[in-house]
Amino acid sequence: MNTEPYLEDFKRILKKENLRYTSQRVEILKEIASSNHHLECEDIYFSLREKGVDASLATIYRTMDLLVKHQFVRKLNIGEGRARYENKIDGEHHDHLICTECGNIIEFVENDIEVLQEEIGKKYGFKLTKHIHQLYGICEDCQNETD
Amino acid sequence: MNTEPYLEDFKRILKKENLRYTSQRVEILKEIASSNHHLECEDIYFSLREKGVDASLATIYRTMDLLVKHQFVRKLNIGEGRARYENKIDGEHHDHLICTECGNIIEFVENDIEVLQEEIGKKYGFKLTKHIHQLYGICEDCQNETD
DNA sequence: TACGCTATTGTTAATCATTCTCAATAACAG
DNA sequence: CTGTTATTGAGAATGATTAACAATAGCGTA
Repeated sequence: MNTEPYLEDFKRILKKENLRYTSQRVEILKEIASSNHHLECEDIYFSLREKGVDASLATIYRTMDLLVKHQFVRKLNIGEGRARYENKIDGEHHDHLICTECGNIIEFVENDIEVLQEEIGKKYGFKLTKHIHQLYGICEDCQNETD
Repeated sequence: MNTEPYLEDFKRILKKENLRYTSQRVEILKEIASSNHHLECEDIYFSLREKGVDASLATIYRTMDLLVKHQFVRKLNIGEGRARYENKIDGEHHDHLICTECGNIIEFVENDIEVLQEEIGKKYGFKLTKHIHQLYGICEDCQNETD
């Protein structure tokens, strides 16, 4: 995936807000942009480290906040542990189906639900900004593992 | 609200699992059952305290786990702070619409969404156990407060 | 290109909800 | 009433995330 355009966007946004285009921020965005997984800050920390890029965990947390704020990533609070972040740069909006046995995450798209959500917002006079929609259950594989 | 029947259920379940029907557990369930709010463990802790009932925070956390497990309450992870719990004893299933400005929580019921969720579960071969569906936005009042 | 201002970083400590440990206590079966 | 064992309370521990702050590095300007 060509991350150049996103880096350009990022640069422009940072400049507009009088923030700096640092090497750490660039590396973190590249790491996110080139992944299709649901990454934790620690994942990013160690991935970068393996590539010889040093960025502290604190910086990664700080940068993720920035990227969430500017819509480059979406923060997922799945389960209890660490937060996960997903690349929001391309691809259509989706929600998540999570297996509570094996932890596998499936992304689903259901436009009808999106429409209904909008209607609910309208009904109660809300200007919707985001939503969390996670279905939890046991996946086919785990159901079959009757041990 | 008459909490007796729920206490009886609770007692039966505890006995079945070789657990004990303690005064703390009873008081905590009564507190939850007689409230229609979304309570944090701390809320329960202080409410009981005001009534002269002592139960430690640790016990409340432990009891909430038990009540979640046996379907007396639903645990809501709204926002970042403490978990909230709602009485699941009576009333129909609903999800939540949350104002990110004032923190107000509105409960909504949308059966069409429930149906679509089931279909998604079926489509991916999941046996669904629970879901989290939270819409975030700005409520009418907060939109009008243009200061 | 060098300079100076100030945002950013890394390190470390702090926070804060929640869980764990463990000795003392209380439920409950017999 | 007694013995067994689940439960409790107090406080320590955990673990993710954030804050504080001195050192550093972007970046606009001369």
